[in-house]
Amino acid sequence: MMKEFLKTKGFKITPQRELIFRSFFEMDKHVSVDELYDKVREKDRSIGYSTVWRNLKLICRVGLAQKVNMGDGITRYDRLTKVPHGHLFCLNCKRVVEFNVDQVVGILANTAVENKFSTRGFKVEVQGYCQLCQSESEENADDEEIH
Amino acid sequence: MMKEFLKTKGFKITPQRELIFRSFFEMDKHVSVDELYDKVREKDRSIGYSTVWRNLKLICRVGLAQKVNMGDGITRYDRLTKVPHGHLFCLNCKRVVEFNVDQVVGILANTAVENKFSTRGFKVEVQGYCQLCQSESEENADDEEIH
DNA sequence: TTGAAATTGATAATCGTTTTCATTTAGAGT
DNA sequence: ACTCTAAATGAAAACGATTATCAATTTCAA
Repeated sequence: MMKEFLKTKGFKITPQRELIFRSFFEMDKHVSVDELYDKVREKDRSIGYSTVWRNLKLICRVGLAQKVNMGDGITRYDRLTKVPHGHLFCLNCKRVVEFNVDQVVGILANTAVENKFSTRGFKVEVQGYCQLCQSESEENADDEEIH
Repeated sequence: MMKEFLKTKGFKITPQRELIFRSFFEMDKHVSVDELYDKVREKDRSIGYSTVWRNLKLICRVGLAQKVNMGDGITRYDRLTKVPHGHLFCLNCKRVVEFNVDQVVGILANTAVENKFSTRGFKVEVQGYCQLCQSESEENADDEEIH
């Protein structure tokens, strides 16, 4: 269980920490600090921003999530699942849809080996507009980080 | 030619702009504002940071480059080539190696269609350590944005 | 040559992230 | 249960990169 897991790693259990961890796992799979902060504040208005930020960092340190940058300048924290996955990112509504990347990762792993790279992770993203947002697609195209 | 190209788009040619554009295309394929600023200042110490930044933005606007975020908080500008490509990014020395993604893009394009996504771009990155940096690989792993 | 519009450079504002620091708290050892 | 030390907290400030503001200058079409 979560508490024991943290304790064995030498971290202390605090009410704030419990709430933050719990909230994180209740939320959408890709949250920003602000989003989590808001969620947490609904339950406890005394929790500070730094505490949320630090615990998000801790969640990453213990391997339960990882930072992702979709290119809009906001760091999101992606809950770690056993299966790697890619992201379909809607440039308009910022929503994320995950997809399987088994095949792609296979190819990439080979590429890395060919280049004598010691791989630490993959990032596979498709940026575009989801079905609902396909109207505003022409605006601000230059500002977006597309690849 | 570059000048005519800009003029037809309604942009004016200034000495600063010429120098910034020229420098950008002489440099490494993935530069940050700071790197380009330094380079430009070697030739003309009177050019301001904002001018470099604005022209980099212009380079993107006319479709000659695009922003990339490798996860280290620094925006780089990637010269646009006709062929899409992926990035092998060394988490230690920050160097970028490009690789062909024809096969991968094919798969991703299908995935997008399946999800009714109107695709604007792909981002395919492998993060790890290049052959030269494969020692420091254990440190700060948590802080890095890996996927 | 002239005038409107664009560009420039310096500076300040902004935004997200991270650090600092004084205070409080958890929890291991007694 | 009590104590003590290290860790955690919250408020605020520092930070670093990016973007906006503004007065002065420059481009270039008419």
